[in-house]
Amino acid sequence: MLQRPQPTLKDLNQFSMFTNLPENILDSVRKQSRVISLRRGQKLFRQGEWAKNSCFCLSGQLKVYRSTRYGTEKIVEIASPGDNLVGAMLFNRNRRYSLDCCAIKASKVLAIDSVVLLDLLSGFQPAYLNLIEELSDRFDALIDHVELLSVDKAKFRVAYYLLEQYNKNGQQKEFVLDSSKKHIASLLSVQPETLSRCLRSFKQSGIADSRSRKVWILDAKRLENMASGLDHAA
Amino acid sequence: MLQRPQPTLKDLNQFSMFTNLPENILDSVRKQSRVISLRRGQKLFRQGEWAKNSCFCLSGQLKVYRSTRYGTEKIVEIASPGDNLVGAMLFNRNRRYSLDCCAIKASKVLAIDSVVLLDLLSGFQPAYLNLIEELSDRFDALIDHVELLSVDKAKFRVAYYLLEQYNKNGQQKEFVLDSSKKHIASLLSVQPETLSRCLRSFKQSGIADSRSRKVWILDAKRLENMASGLDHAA
DNA sequence: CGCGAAATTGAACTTTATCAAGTACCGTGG
DNA sequence: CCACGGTACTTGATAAAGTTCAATTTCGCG
Repeated sequence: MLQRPQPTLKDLNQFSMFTNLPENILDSVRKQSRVISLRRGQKLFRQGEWAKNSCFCLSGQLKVYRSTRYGTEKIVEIASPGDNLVGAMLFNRNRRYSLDCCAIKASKVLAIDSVVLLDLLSGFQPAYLNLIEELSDRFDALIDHVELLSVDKAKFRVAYYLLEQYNKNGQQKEFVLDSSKKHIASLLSVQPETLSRCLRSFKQSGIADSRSRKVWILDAKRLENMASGLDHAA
Repeated sequence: MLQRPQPTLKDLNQFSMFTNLPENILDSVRKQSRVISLRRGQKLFRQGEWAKNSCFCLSGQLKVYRSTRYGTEKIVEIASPGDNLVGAMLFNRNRRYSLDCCAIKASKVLAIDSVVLLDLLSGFQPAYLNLIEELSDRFDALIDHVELLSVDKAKFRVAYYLLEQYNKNGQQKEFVLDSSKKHIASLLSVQPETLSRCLRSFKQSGIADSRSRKVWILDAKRLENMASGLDHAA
């Protein structure tokens, strides 16, 4: 893990947690942080390890996942630049990571001692609220994910994912998936084969076309209906 | 919603969040709280509503759940006395409940304005850490639940649940389920029929017997193996 | 250009959901 | 306290859906 001493202010500014901070606090955070460089396939942390740092993705891509009792791998987050790493924001002393994290691509990660971070933020009320907001958002996102997994229709899950990506890309009809289908499948808790078949089904019914990582949304309305559970057809 | 003005100190003491607080803070919390009484079937809060209060179960039983896009109901927590209500601990200003909450039995709930609570706790470092600890535990529990749902074997889920209850009851061979099988099924995201069949299967293979809400653990070792994904047999 | 991983496709198999019917249970009101 | 009625639970049969296995094609990176 090669280390670059400190991130830039621009690095920090992409995270909502650090917006609207007074310059002196932001600079303290910057000085106490360090940048960790990871090669593709390199692990950042493991489940059960002592969770010293809070971590944020600066570049590249990482998967945060649980190694299940069954020996399989369940991805909880595919983190891209600007995302903070799920499960790597633990602000108490006896805590251990409940997930594994591994670089999918060569990546740079901002790491800062959680106790130090908490200390830096706690003096400034808005920063404190940013943190709370962040944790709440995480929680809500997880609840949404639980709902997704509880609805046992693969097509629904895939439609939901496509719609999410569609909206994330400013509702452009054409966009590019930012991760491999294997990883997306794990995120949605379906088999890669099932994901493939769902995409083909969407193609055949004129909802969305896809080729390699490129996706064309053909009928956003129907996609929405499908993601809302209204459209049960293929 | 009948209201009793204030909870007792004993009411507060059963929640880990309020342990080790100086008497004056504890008393402030007590004075700012109120007790809400709910009849069976009465709703405490709804998804989307303005999340003013943090809530804690004093007596009875409540379900915290998501009404899914499919019109079904996915229970996230069955809260018993001593449990704080999932999704009802939101400490920021623009937050809304992401879940529904409804009393399964006649219940009493401690409610306190989240902003007031945060204010009362923030002055005292250990209390603050209690809160953080609580939120972290919630997060971890949800991650565990996500893993549970990602492993698509109903028997595994049921074994996991039974083991959890077994340990919760001090590993007594005989114990009583504290909620209806319909609700347990929803918690595990399986159909009631499937839960019923899993229990029958455990009975036939001598792992655990059950009759109405009573459960007898016959072979804890095998139950553990099953919950660890080692034992794939019935 | 070629290797290895990712993705697709087909077929058989498992598993669970769904539907339907009957039974047991429990809270409510008489 | 009992009878009633609705709900929970169980059980069986059926069907839908996804997983698994195997084979092939495509893609992406060195």
